[in-house]
Amino acid sequence: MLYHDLLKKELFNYINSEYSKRNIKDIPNKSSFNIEIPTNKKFGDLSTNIAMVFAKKMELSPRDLALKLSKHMNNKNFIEKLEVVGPGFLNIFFKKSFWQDQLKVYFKNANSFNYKIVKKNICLEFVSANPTGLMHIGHARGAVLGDTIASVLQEVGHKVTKEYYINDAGEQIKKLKKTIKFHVNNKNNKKIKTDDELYPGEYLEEISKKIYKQESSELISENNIIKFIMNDIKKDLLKIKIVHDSFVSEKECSSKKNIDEILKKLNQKKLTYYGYQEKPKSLNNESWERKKLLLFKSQEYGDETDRALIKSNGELTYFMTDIIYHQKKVNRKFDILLNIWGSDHSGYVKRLQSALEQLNKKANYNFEIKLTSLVNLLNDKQVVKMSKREGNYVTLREVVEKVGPDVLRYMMISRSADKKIDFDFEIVKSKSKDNPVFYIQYAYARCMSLITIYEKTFNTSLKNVDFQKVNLSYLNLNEEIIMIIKICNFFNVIIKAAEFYEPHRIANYLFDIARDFHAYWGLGKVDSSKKVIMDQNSKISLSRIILIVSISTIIKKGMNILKIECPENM
RNA sequence: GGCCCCGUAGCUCAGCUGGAUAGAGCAACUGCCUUCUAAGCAGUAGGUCGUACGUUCGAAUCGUACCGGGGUCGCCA
Repeated sequence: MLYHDLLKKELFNYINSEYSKRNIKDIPNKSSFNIEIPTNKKFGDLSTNIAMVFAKKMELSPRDLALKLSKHMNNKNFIEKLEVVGPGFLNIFFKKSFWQDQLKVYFKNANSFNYKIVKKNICLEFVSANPTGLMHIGHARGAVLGDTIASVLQEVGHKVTKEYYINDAGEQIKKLKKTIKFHVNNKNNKKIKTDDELYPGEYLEEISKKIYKQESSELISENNIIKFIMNDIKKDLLKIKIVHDSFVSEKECSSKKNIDEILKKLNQKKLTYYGYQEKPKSLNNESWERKKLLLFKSQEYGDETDRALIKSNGELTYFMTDIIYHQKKVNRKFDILLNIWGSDHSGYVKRLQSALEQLNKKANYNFEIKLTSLVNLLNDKQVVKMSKREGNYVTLREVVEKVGPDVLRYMMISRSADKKIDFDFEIVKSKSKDNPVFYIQYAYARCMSLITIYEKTFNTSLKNVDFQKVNLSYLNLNEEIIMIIKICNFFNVIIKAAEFYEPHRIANYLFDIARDFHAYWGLGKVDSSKKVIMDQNSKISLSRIILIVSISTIIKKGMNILKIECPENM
């Protein structure tokens, strides 16, 4: 067992038995205490706050409980030393042989770690960019984040359906069609006036030419236009390694049958009424008219106002089609519905969640929405101004061509979703520590180089070595032990990243392990007895190269989850 | 104005969901290439964690209020 599970089990069992000895009715919670890797070495190899968490219930002082735990653990043969410090920390120092063994345990688990989680069936909806043009850099964030979350969730064993909801209905599609028609009719390339009635930009102009070549102008169908654009979107997504499992069309989703079904349900539960809305604040009093609409009583569930379900012209609102779509998801028996949305939709979260909640009061599923902040493109330290209105936004396509998929992917997930990202072309293109992707890849390439040199020097192949049988007692430098501790913590990082939908934890972890590795490498520059490969000592070299192999597998696996390449030499 | 998010070193960000002396990377200064990839390493310096109360053994982390920045408030999507 890797140390985290081992310690948790050992310590927790003790608490459990003490609870029953003392007839404490509460059931202690295993996840309420931590096992940490302290930054300060004097606090031990590992440290736990367990005593401070459970002492109160046991009517002990934290220090007393820590002392009891310390006594309990002290007879374990892998313990070097235990210390109770401060308010009640239990600091644990292990024998080096324990860590050497742990490295072997890592190798046993490396390809088949049991994450011990309850497997869920998850529908992860992301991107869902409107098919009215190419994706821009802002879409890239949600796209990469969603895709990487899917990857992490799959790694720990969940079943994930990656879904794209195509908004192929409503006003914007009418506008799209109008725009295409306009271009087709004005094929002699006159200067185009930017008109609120039409979408700007060259892209749609080109699309219309392509469509025109294939069919006569009367035959341009909505479906065809959308197919064209969706094709381009899919191509762009593929370039950053994103492939959805499922595409759901808004138009198909809002069939008459589905509409009637939802309306019936909504009415049965008395969630709707015909009424009027206040004039929206964002509109000036120009052309607004008070009209009777079918409304959802979202005010009762914390919304500012009731929301329209059916427009005055009889068409469905986006809200209504979204209810239908999400209700279908519920019916498809997913355990978790997870959506990745841009933060500009934050005001919409409550509405949709309460609608679904009211429709499925006893249902057994979670509906979660993860919001992502904006992305600023920086050029010469200046924010590149983008305006969709004028059609001068930077497309995802252009960015990928400039920086490649790896850097783009890393940048988009390396920080938490609720912080805005400044995407600086200068830094992103640099090949130095400025750019964490290169730094991590470089660590991997150096590992691979060491492995090659090792095999040459000792004229052997590591494939023929049984790591479980190697004597690893030469791994006793502090730097080596620290790396082993971190290596054995890798799976916990993945579990947390999956639990909180936060792949940036993996990115940061990889950077951290790469830094430790580069530092380790640097030791050999100063002190040749700390080189990984020492021609005259095959035993030390073998121990060390196995550590290097473990690091390389970690980086490889981590980068695989993030879908970032790891070249063997650079 | 209402709601949501953010505020940690000069800059960009971590901080393992309440723990010990708050950590990295840039940028600045100092060293290290006849020696496993210098796309690198080692070191120095840099902080009232926006402010103020509160919750408790203990707060960057939780709560409230305020300040500053961003987003959003349609029968658009």
